[in-house]
Amino acid sequence: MQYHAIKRSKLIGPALKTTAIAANKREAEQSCLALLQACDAVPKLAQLHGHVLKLGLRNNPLVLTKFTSTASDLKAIDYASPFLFAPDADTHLYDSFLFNTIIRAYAQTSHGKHKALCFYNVMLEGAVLPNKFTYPFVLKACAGLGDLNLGTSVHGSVVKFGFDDDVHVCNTMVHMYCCCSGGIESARKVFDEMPKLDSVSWSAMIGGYVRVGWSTDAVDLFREMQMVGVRPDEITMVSVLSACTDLGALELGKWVESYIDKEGIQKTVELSNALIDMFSKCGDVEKALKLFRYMSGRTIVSWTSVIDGLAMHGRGMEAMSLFEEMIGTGVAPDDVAFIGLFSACSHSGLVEKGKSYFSSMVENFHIVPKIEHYGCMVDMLCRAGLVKEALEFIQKMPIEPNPIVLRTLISACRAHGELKLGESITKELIRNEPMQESNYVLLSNIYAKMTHWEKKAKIREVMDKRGMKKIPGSTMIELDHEIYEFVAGDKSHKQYKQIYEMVDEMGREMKRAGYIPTTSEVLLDIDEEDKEDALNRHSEKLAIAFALLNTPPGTPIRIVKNLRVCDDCHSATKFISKIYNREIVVRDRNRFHHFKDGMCSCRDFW
DNA sequence: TTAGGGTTAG
Repeated sequence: MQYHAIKRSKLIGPALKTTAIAANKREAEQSCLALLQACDAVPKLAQLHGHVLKLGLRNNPLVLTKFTSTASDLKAIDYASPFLFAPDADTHLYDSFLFNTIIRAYAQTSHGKHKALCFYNVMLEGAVLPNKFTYPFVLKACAGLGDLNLGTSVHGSVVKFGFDDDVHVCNTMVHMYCCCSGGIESARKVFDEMPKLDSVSWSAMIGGYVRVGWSTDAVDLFREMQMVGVRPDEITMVSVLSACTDLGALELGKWVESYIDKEGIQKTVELSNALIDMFSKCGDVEKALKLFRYMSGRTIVSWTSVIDGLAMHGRGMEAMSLFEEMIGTGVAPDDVAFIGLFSACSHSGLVEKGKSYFSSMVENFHIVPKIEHYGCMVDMLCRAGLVKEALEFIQKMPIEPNPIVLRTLISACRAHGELKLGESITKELIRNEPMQESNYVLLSNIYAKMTHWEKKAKIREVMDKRGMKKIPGSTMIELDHEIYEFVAGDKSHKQYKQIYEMVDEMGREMKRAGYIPTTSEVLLDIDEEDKEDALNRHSEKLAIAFALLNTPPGTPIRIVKNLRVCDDCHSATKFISKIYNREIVVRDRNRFHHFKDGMCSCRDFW
């Protein structure tokens, strides 16, 4: 009976004395189990460890199992595993449950995925049979590592041991393949071969498509799910909303919101966060703010999503005041929230504010800046045209700049005429990263601006020789719940003749209004007239022409560009907004541009 | 006595 008292009091010290004088092994074992049940901190576990050894319970399976699960609950598995696998341990006593506990504990940690798999191997070598609970943990570890070969071999074992008909195991397998680079096809194969699919299976596959950026496939699969009559839940809807966010499909997103309401799907905090993120990234930041204001139980993710949304729309001052409000309500900013805040400063030209927040992050919030934070600062300085200061900042950073940071600096060099500097940094970058195509594109762009056509042509040769290609720019537009995608010079659309006539008309009208084509944007060595022609075939202009043809006069036009919008399209869109009296909302890779009456909300910071 | 899918940034 004294053990119940131990459980209640949680006083390990006095209880240990009782245990030490236990009359026999059975009593000692019971006492230890009760103590472990009561243990709620790692130091106490350390104390108990000593007593387990002292009492000769070193190889007692019950005690070991309890010890392991306690360590797992206390996230102290690193402390427990040497004890379990010490040279004098009787590992032949260990059963599946014990191994599952260890594997689960390691699979849950960020650093222990490899160890989880090591223990899985120890399990197999020790002839302990894995059971249906083992594989979800093992597959989770594989998913975390993103190692396709490893995942494929575990898949083999799943089949060998006959767990490939278990829906839990198969769902985790779909998820695992989705997390491995190049595994999406295998995920789909597992998914297609499953005897029965539940909402988790569909969510895993839809989420997987979103993860790899196949958002239209994700939406199609969601439609298929509805057709076969599996009821989606709030988790499914989070993934579907992510797909809308990725596509910039506001109309579809709105439909998803009404579907959630109509079906009575529970609006969890995570689902509300996904809705906020969708609205702010699809251009309706007001709606995002409204949802944010009405939601209960906001988390740091809710705040960050809405701050980020404001940042993308160039509403830096509002983003800052929301950040202050967040701190005021007692939510501590994390490293991600600071990235949103810095991007707000960056996109609104608030350099001094950004610098002071950077100091505050380190001094007041004790967040160690990561490369992403340094990257934001470099971006901020570069956008403001302070290229030299950005260079000095990089030289003073305590960590090595990564290629992303260097590419930011190089783009700024090109934009602000520091061509020699840009050239030398890019050459250095190419030496370190010879197979990264974007480095060659940068150098090629710099040579184009320097009008060094021969050097530029040479770069193209090298790229062709190594089989590298430039990522084609594309622009998406949503019309009547359909998504249309245009690439430069696209002729695949059935209206293409009308679209090109419209583009030509737009060009004539713009010139009349004073537009001068930014021909230095064109990366080909061709004469000026052809350059203008190439600019007019940019995917942004095709999508805008398509919208002008197919939407009523005066209605807003929303387009989504996969890369950063080019200087010429930016300038042209200002003219188009005025000439055709249209509000044009462009989402590019970095941010939103609201064009109205010949002006852009970004005030040319982008 | 143990199991599966989801949200912010880069």
